[in-house]
Amino acid sequence: MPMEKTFDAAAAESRLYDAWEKAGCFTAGANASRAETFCVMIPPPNVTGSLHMGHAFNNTLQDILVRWHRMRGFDTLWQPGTDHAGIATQMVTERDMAAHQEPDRRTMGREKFVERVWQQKIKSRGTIIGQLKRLGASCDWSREAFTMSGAPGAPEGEEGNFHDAVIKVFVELYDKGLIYRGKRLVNWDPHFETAISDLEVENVEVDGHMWHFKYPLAGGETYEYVETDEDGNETLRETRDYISIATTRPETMLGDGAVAVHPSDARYAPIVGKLCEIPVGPKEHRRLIPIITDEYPDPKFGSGAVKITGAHDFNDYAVAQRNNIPLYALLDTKGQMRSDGLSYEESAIRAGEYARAWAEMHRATEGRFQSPTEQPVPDVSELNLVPEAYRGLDRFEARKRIVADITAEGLAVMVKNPDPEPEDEAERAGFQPTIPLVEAKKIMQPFGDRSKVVIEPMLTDQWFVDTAKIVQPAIDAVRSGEVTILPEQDRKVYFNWLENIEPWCISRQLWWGHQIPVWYGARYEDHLRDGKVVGKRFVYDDQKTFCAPDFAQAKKLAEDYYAESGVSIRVAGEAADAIEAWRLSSEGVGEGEGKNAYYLWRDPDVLDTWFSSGLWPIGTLGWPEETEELKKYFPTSVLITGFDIIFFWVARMMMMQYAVVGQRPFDTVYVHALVRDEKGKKMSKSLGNVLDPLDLIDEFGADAVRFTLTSMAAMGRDLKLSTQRIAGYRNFGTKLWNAFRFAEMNEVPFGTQGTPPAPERTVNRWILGETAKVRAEVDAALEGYRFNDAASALYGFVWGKVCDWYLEFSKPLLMDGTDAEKAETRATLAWVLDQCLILLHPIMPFVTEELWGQVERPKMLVHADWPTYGEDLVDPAADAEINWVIALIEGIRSVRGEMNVPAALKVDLLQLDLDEAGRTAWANNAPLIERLARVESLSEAPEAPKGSATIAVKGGTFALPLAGIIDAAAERARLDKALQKVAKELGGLNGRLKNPKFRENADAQVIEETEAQAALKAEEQARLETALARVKELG
RNA sequence: GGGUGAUUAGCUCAGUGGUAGAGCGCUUCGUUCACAUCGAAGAUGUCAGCGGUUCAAAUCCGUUAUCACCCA
Repeated sequence: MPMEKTFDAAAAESRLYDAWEKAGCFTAGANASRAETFCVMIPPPNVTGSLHMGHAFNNTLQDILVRWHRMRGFDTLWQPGTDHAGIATQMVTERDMAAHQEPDRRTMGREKFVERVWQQKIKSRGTIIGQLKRLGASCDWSREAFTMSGAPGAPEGEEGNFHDAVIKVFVELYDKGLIYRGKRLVNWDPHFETAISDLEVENVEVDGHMWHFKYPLAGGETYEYVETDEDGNETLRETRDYISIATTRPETMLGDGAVAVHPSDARYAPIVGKLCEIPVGPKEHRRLIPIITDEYPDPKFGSGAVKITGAHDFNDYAVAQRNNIPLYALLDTKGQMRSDGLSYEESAIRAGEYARAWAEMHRATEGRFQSPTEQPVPDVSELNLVPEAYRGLDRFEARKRIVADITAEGLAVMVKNPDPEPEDEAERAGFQPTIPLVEAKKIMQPFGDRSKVVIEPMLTDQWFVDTAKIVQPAIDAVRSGEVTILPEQDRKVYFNWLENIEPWCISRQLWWGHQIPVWYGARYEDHLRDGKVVGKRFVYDDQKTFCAPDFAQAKKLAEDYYAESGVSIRVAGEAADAIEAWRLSSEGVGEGEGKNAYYLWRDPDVLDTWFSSGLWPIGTLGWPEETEELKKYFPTSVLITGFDIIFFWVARMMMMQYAVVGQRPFDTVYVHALVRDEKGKKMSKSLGNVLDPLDLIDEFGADAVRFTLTSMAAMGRDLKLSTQRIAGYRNFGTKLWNAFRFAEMNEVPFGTQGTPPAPERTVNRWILGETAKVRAEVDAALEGYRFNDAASALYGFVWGKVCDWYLEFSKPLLMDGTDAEKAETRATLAWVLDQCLILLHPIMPFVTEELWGQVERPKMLVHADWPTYGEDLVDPAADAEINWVIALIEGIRSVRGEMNVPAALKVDLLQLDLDEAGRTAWANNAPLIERLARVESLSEAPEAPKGSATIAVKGGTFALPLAGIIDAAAERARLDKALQKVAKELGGLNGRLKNPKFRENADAQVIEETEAQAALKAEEQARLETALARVKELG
C-alpha cells in the first residue's frame, strides 16, 4: 500500500505510544546492553496540575537524554511521579467541594477531608500523566511515585513508603538538633491561613500611599527642630511638640513599640529616649512609646523617623530584637484585626508600663541599655492593642478608618491644597485650604504565589530546618565539581542563595500533607508559690515535645520523661489538642482504673511539600529500604529542571540528600530557561497569552512541538515561542516523511542493511561521510547538553544534505544507472535514511518510529542500536568532488536565475578551461549535473562567445551561451558584483598575510589556511576579471 | 539598593579570538513522476555606543545607554 502524502500525527501518536508501553520499552533497564546506568528523576509535577509549556520543554529535554542513552545500551531509568502539592491540592479540592455543594472542610473534619483530598488526587493524577504521555515521555510508569504514598489514610493503590521516608528524615533531623520549633516572624497567607516560605512569596510593585502623621511628645514637651542643607546652613527651625512619621501601613500603628531614628540624626537628638504618643485609639488610653536609635532608619528618607512594629514587619522585627521592644500582634489568622486577648484598656496600660520601664532603663544606663539578655522582652501575646472599635475589621478597612480618625483629630501632617480656591462664595465654604499629606508611592507588596492575597508577616510558632547547619556539603559539592551545575551562571545563583541561607520554615497550617510527627505533653515540674516549692504540677502552656515516627514510640518517650520527672503515669491516648488533653487527663488522674491516665496531643501542622520533594531521589528508589534500584541508580545521573526551582528544589535536594544519606543526589544539574510567548512575555493566565502544549500537539503533532523546543534550547536563554516556528518543524517532519515515500517508490530495501554499505560511486561515498559527520556532531552536542546544536545539525543534514542533494543525485542513478549502480544506490539510500530515523528518534520519536515500522524489523526504533561509526566513513576525495559538483550546479543555477533563463529551457554549457580534477569530477557526475542544472550538453570552447555568461569554479571556467536571452549590461553588472565581493575578501586575506606580525604570531595552521584561501580567491578573481574583460570587449 | 544576564538580518535566535549564520518573513521564477507542509534564485548587517588588550575582537577587558530577570 503506497504511503500517504503526510504523516498523520493525531492518528499515529497514541497507537505508537501504546505499542511502546505494551512492549515494556520504557521499563528500567529495557534494552540495556552494558553495565553503565543512566537515571533521571522527573521533577514531580503537582498532582492536580496540567501540562504547561515549561513542563513540555523540561520533559522533552529529559526524554531526549533518556531515549538517547537507552538506544546506546545504558541501563536506563526515567523515574516518574507527582507531588502532593499541599496548598494547591487543598485549594483545588475545596473549590471542587464548593462547586458540588459539599460541606466545607471544617464541617467535614480533618480525617474525612483528607479522605476527600485523596479522592481528588486519584481523579486528578491521570491528567498530567496522560499529557506527559502525549508528549512522548518515555518514563517507566510502572514505578510511578507520589510524595505522599503510604501516608496514614492513603486508600488502596496508594501504598508505598514515601511517607515513611519523610517521617524518618524528620525524626532523624530533629534528634540531631537540625529541626527546631520557635516563635518567629513568618510569611502568613491570610487566605489559606498558613505560614508559607519566603520563596512562595511574590513581591510585586503596586501603587501605594505614604501617609504622614504626628506622634505628639509625651506631656506636651517641645524641642527645637532644625534642618540644615548639605553645607550645614540652617534651612528650617521651628519648635515642635511632635515627631513626624511616614507609613504605608497606618493600621499597624496600633502595634508600634517604638519610634526609631538614626543615631547620627541631629534633628532628633534632643528627644531620643523620651516617650511619644501613638495618635490613634481612645483618647483616655493613648499609648506612649519610646524614641530609640538604630542603624536601620535612613535619615534622608521621609522624616528620618520610623515607627517600629516588630510583630508585623521583617525590618522592624530586627530593630525590635536589637532594642528590647515588645512585639505586639494585631492580626488574626484571617488578616482581621484581633478580637481575642485582653481588653484594649488593660492592654494599653500594660504596654504603657513596658514603655515607661524602657525609658527609665534608658535613662538609668545613659542610653547604653541595649542587650536583650539584660532585660528580656516581655511576652505580650495576650495583649490586644486593637481598640474595641476596630476589632474584627478587615486589615484594609481598619486602615481607612484609622486614617480618617487621625485626620479628623488634626494629627495628620497637612499641606496646602493644590487646587485653586473657588471664586464662588458657596463653593468656598466647603473648600479645604490644607489637606493631609498623602504621597502616591510605588511600594513592593508581598503576595502569596497561590492565593494572590497580600501576605502578612506574622508572629507564630513554626517548625524550622536549621539550614545553616546542613548547607555546607551542598556548597562544597558544587565547588569541588562533585556536582556540576549547567549553565555556569546558575551556579552563581545557587551559591549566592546558599551562602546567605535563611532558616527554612517547614510547618504549614494545612490538613493535606505529612503531619508533623511530634506529640506534646504537659511539662511536669515544681509548683512554686511565693517562691517556694509547694509540690509538682502539670504545665500545659509550656509543653514538652516528643518527636517519634508514630504514637506508640512518642508514648514511650513521654512515659520515660514522666518517669524521670518523678511521676508514675500511663499515657492513655491522643487528644485533639492541648485543651482536650488537659480535660481528659484531669478526668483520668486519681480515679480508679484511669488513675494517672494521661493524654498527649499531636502537632496539627503538616510539612512543607518541598520537604518531601527534597527526598525525591532517594524516596522514589525505595529508601529507607536498601532496594536494588537504590543501589543501582543512586546517585542519579542528571537532573533537568527550570531555573525557577533552583532554590525550592535543587538546593534542598542537595542539602537533604547529603544530610540524610551523605551522598550527592545527582552528578549534573541542567538548568533550563523559561518558555515565553512570542513577544517575550511570561506566559500567564491573567495575561491570556498562554500557549497550551496540548493544543499545539493537536495542531502540529508532538514531534513538531518537541523539535521546536529542542532547537530553541540554547543554554541560559529564554525561549520565545511562536506557532510559526512550530509549523516550520512540522514541515520538517513532512519532508522526512516524503523522503521515505520517494525511497519506497524506488524499491529501496529497508531493514536489510545493519552495517554501512561500501559503495563505489562518489555520491554514495560522499553521503556516507556526511552521515558519519552528523552522527559525531549530534553525539558531541548531546554530550554537552547543547540540545539546539543537535537539532540544527540534524535539520541541516536531513533537509539540506539528504533531501536537497543526495536524493536528487540518486535519481539519475536509480532511473538510468547500471544494475550495479542501482543496487548500491538503493542500499546506500536505505542505510542513510535509517540513520536519519535513528539519529532523529530522541527528538522526534513518533514520526521516526512510524517510518521505521513501514517494514518488518527485529526491534522497534525505540530500542534500535545507536551508531558509533566515525571518520573512517569520510572519503575526502568524494567530499571534494561532490562539493565541486554542488558549486558548479549552484553557479549555473545562479546565472540562470539572475539572467531570467526560463526554468524549462535546457541550456548548452561551454567548458573554457578546466583542470584535471575538474575533468574527472565532470566525467564521474555528468548526468547529475546535467539533470540538476538543466544542461543539455557540454562542449569545449577556446573562449566564450558574445552574449554568454561566465561561471568560475575551482580549477576552471564555464560559460553559458545565452545570446538573445541576456544582455551584456546585466552580465557586466553581475560579474562586477561578484568581483567586488571577491576583491573585498581577498583584500582582507592579503592584508593579514602581508602583516609581518600576523606571520610571527598566528598559528601555523591559521597561516596555511589563510594562504590557501587567498590563492583560491585570487584564482577566482582572475577568472572573473578575464570574463569581465571579454564582456566589455564584446559587449 | 544588591545580583545576574541580554543588546547580531524585518522578526525569533545560533555563533568561547581567524573577518557573520539559521529558521521564519520578504521579492522573482517554477504543474520536471518524494514533498506546494515543496523547489530554484535573490535582497537585507557600523554584530547597541565609546575606549582598551591583541597580528587579528560579534567574541576578551573597561565604560555608557537601554531592556529583562532574580533578591532585598
